[in-house]
Amino acid sequence: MLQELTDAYGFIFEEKLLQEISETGVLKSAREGEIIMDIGNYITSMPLLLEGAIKILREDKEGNELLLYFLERGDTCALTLSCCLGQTKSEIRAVAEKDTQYIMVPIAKIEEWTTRFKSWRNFVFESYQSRLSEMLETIDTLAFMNMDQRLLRYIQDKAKINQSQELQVTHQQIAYDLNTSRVVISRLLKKLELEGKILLQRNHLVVYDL
Amino acid sequence: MLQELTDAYGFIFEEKLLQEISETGVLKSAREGEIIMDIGNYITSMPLLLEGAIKILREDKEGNELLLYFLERGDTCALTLSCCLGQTKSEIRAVAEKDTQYIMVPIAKIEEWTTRFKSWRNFVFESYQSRLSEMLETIDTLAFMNMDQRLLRYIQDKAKINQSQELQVTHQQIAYDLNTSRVVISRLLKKLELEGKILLQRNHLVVYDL
DNA sequence: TCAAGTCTGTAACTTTTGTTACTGCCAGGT
DNA sequence: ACCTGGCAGTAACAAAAGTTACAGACTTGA
Repeated sequence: MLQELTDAYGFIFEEKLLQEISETGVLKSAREGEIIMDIGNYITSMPLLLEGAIKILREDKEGNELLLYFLERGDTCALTLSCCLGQTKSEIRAVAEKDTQYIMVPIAKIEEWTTRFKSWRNFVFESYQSRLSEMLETIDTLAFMNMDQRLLRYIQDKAKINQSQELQVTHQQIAYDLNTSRVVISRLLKKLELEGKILLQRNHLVVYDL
Repeated sequence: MLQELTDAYGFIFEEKLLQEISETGVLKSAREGEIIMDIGNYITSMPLLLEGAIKILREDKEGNELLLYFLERGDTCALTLSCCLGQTKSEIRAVAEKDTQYIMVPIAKIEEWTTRFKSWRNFVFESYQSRLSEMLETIDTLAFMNMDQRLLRYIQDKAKINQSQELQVTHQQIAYDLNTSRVVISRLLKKLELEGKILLQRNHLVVYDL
């Protein structure tokens, strides 16, 4: 575990901290599509992403979903962190976007390391910062952009996260992530295809140029 | 200054910290409507709210605005804090909702106190936490609610912040805060009035029951 | 008291988004 | 080869939100 940990976090954490993380953390893995953490769960540890990607979703009482943002290697979820320190239930759902490896660090250590390691303190602050700014971006897209622009952004983000111009996804799945209906997504995707920006296939979508 | 500071923060900060804040912080005040911090400003200190209320706005390139949330006595702005620690420009605009008093604390102290005072560390974490959860709520309203529900929430929030059932506000101002048009707001407000929930007057709005 | 500016109400229309319904297509299992 | 279920395309319509235009009311100040 120490090796993978060093690969992903070696350039920000000192030796001693990496050591302690690998001693107290629990290595976990999740298959693509697996729910790593769900709304209402009590949270007693925070994740450090080693490999793969996780998508963070919000849900309302009627069961409508909305994709908030993706996490990648080297990220942690500030919302989870926040829940952790506040000892409250999870406000979000985390689903593995690809097969994923991560370390769960128990809550007790988080506070302790905050006082002992400057690099950890910085990491925590930077996590809050990047998550806040991702939330701001999410708000921007919701408040200022139409569905066609939101869809474009979604496709770009997803291609980036999966490091591929070919996305394995159904229209219905996109509709869930953007909290709209399948018909709307089909309509807009078809428009994008006519504009020569993408190619549509069953369960599959190729990004040409955006 | 120490007196006002103790009134607002005495129950969370220890004596020594209150002392240091009052020594290094700068007491400021802003009139209702005054811009306290604007998008693109460099931030070198963070605010601690003593009295009044501040509204935090987001703006896109076309100049469209959106109200993110309000700050009250005892609050600080985690977005500012985040900018501060990251040494970046402000992503948001802060406008005095009422006449407001606050203390600006220089960036250098923020990190220092984080290591020296547990109460400060908790305060910073709790600020991040409450701001994250307010951002989540903002996202919820944008993603899951129609304009009529958003308007209702806005009126409720504003009544709460101003501790009054009578709001001094024009339809146009509401439209700016919710990033929609004046006509839409007039339409929906009229509907609320017909439902007996509010009373409309020029520059003025009375909340009966929501 | 009159003029100018601001605010609200409303109508008529457009655009965007959401809904319902139906079609054909494809893949996997029997 | 056939059946079944999931997926995508499309039409037709409904609802929500945005736009344009205009009228009347109030407010302020000359």
